[in-house]
Amino acid sequence: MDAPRWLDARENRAWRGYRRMRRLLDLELARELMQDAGLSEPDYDVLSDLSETPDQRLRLSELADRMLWSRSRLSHHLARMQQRGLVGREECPSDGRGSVVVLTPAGRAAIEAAAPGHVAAVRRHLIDLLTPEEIDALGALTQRVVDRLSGRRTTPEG
Amino acid sequence: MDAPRWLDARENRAWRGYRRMRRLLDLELARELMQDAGLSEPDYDVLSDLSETPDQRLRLSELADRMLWSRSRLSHHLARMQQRGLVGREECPSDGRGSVVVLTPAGRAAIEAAAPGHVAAVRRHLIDLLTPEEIDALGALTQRVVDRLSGRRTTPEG
DNA sequence: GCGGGTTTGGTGACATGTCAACAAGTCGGT
DNA sequence: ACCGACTTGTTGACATGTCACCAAACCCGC
Repeated sequence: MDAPRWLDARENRAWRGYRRMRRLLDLELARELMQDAGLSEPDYDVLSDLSETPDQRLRLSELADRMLWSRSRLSHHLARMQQRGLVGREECPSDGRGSVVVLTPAGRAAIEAAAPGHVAAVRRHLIDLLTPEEIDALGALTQRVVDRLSGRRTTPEG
Repeated sequence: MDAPRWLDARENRAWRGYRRMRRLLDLELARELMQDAGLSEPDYDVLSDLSETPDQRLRLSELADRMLWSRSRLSHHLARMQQRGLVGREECPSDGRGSVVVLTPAGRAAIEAAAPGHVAAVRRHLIDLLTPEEIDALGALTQRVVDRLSGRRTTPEG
């Protein structure tokens, strides 16, 4: 058991700042999104992922993987969104177990109404406060961390 | 209603990367913390904040403000932690309404046992993957965003 | 084709977080 | 001293997320 390498002043500033930003940004973006569009962030993410897909439809497990959600969580959440008419479910033609999530017209309307305001909020509270260099640094750094955690390599091998 | 300024490729990479990192980092750190120390991240944060305070004790509302939690959330969470013997409650001598949260010996033991491993995990999955320049950039950028969201100015005025 | 092992999505029980309402205590003007 | 407005912390109802488990469907070697 080695002596732990604690964080030094700079590392601490980065780590604490990251966590504080995370929390504040979440609260504010969620607040505005709910107020302006009547959607929670999870709602928005589901609709957003669905709307970016060619047919506006995805297998439940495919959607869960993209969102990094458990199937159980997605299943519960979709049930609630289905109640509100934002998404629908279809049987999967190629797999009898499968279920396909579809964006309804109401769901499409909701995401189209919400998106401009949400992007503006992301700009206002984050993106537009950063220099181009910081944006690139953030992009590079997050990608590296994500790649490691996803078990992939940073450099394509072979 | 102007045409929305969508995010360009670089901005998108930063924003999506940030959100993906957020999610993956959370899952992994929470998983390791629970496995190694039997604590959730909220547990850890409460114990950590308390242990950094001179008397190992804080007014409930003071703690809530530091953590950016609602009082209700903290009250519920403390009740659960109290059940497990990690924290205690005392009456506040200066304010009859108030309640003071105290770190118990068991709570102190828990945070001291958990901290080295948790810091190591933060290093392994984030800090040690960044260059010194990136650490400074992250510190600067998060502080700027946090200051704005907290309603404070970036530059001290006056 | 069949049968064991896997995958898929759903379910209920439970843990956690949010919200509105509340009782008790404090504060300040009169 | 008293009254009304505010603050503090708690509570219960409810929304959301997690976990373990299950039935149905799939896959694949035989």
